[in-house]
Amino acid sequence: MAMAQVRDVAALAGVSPATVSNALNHPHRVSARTLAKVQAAIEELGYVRNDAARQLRAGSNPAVGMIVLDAANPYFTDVAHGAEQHLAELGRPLLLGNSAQREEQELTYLRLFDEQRVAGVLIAPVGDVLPKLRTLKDHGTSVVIIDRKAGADEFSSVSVNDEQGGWLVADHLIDQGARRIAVIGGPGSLRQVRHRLHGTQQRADRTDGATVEFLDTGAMDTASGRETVQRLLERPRDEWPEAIFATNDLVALGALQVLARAGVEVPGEIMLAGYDDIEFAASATIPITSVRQPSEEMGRQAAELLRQAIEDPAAAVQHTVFQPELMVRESTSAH
Amino acid sequence: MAMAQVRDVAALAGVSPATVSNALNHPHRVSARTLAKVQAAIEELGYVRNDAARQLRAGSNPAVGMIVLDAANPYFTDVAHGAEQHLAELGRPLLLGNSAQREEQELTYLRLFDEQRVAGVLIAPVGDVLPKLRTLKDHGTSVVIIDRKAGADEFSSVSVNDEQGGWLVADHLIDQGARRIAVIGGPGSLRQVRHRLHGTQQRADRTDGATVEFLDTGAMDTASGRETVQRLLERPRDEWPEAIFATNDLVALGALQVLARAGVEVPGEIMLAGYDDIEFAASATIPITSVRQPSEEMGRQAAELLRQAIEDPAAAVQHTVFQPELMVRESTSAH
DNA sequence: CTGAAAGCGCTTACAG
DNA sequence: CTGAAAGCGCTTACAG
Repeated sequence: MAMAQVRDVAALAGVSPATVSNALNHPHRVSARTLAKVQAAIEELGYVRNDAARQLRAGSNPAVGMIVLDAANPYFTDVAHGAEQHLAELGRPLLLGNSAQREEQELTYLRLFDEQRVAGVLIAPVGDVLPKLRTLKDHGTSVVIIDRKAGADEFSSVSVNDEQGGWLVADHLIDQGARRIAVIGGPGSLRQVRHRLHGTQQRADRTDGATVEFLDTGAMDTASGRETVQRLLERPRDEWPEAIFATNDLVALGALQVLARAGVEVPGEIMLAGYDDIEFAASATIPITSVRQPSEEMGRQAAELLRQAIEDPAAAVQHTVFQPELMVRESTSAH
Repeated sequence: MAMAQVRDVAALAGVSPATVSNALNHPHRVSARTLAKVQAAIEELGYVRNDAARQLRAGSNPAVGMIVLDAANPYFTDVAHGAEQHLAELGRPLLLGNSAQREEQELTYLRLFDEQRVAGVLIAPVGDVLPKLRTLKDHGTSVVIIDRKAGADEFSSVSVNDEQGGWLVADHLIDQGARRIAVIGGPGSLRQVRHRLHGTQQRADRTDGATVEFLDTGAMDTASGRETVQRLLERPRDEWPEAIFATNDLVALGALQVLARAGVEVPGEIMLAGYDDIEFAASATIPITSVRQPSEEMGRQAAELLRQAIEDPAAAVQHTVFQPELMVRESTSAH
């Protein structure tokens, strides 16, 4: 509890508190002799700066807050990792929050970041957070949106062309002979889900007899995938889809578990595709066809756009759109 | 930038700043009428409290910092999730840091948390952080250690009996007929790795002809697992081990990828076991035998021990030790 | 290059 | 129940 303060350091070093502060924050303003004395005093007392006081006086918090949809999804840990690396280079700590696809959690973190007056926020949104993001901007916090272009006029963004991703999957499935396609994922309100579904539908519309059915899983995790496919298999055999397209790989893995347990042959009886191309999709019991997104690169780019927005809040917003890539594996191609 | 402050709220509500503060922090001290006026003013101005100022004056930060070894490992996301849930119930935000098994990163986060004067820290340590943890404690920050009992006299901890886990795996592998066992994981300095190896060795010592060889992968991820097993397979065929025990599932999944690519039969030619029992181990190409740890429960318990330590810093330290459980799957048991 | 003074935005005793 | 005053620990102009 013997918390040393600047004044203790100053006293021990035989200088003023202002000089200690300068030694800490603007070392070039201080003579080498003084700097050495101050550093020795800091060392001896084990002085650790009080961040709250520094922030209050300096009027800014260098940290960046990030909110992801699911901290347990390797796709998001990769995006976060990319962002963290770039931010570390900029000397900005990253505070990571997990909304777990819950609007309430999302708002809790946004409020926390607002109260902390962080320099910037990176967010993959669940709910309609635009009003809250505008508030943050009003308060001097820059914002970059990950995974969607909504609010396009106001905030820079990094995203992947999800409609094209859906199209690529549908094109492949139809090419493999599937006509009845079930798209599973959710909640349906999630932009990613809507766009991937839309792309699938658009491709299906081009082929006679191709139909798309959407089953809302409610969430994007393995448990939700299991439950949904469980229900699907309770239908009469001739009402099963020929292919299941899960809007992310966790849902696909859950689906695969249920299909395997039920003895359904993949891809023989039902083809299965996922999205995100997480490592575990390629390592699954039956390797899963998926859509690759440059996750780490997306995180880096989001951090870079944020850097630019922080540097010049009046600058024009920018949108980086990455292209998805289909990774074909055993779950859809019987060879 | 029209950042409203308490004084603006006070002016609009026609009360003093002190009353606004009371309305915010001790609503029961304020009349219903006043409370309503203050809340209306807060609403109208979009007032958001300045956390740095609050913390400075209040002298404490309710948040808790957590440092995990690998934010991309589902085991740690589960532990973090358990901790986050319990802390949320206590009204304490969780700040999550990822050391990525790097001592430098670990110290960076510890310094950040120290500067922020967080109420507590949960840490799964990489390096020798005891001196730094003592400093934190001196500064009034409570500490709970996850996954090890080092510093047992000074800090409460939550851990799993890793030696027993290693023993369980070895016992099973030997039972399945394996004698030459390769343990892969790393760095060897990591307590978890040492203990799991030690348990393996102890069991092997009881069986004639059973030998244990340790291969340091340097890190605990899939890439490290791949590289190590790649090198292993370059040995003459008759120098291959009969079983590989990876000290976590990510390493095991990496190992499995290389074995599959090389056409090595698992478990026929080489058995494979992992640790942590992450969901993806059970869903792998060949479902992987693993050791289950109650990850979420560990996180909750760590948060609970922290709560107690924060409440009474002078209380005796406590150690919760969970028991591991072997999950036998196809990767070690032919058919 | 160094220091005395002021003040960041809150909350906490204390008095009324 | 409410308010005037002080002060949390630092950094920022400013003067020397």
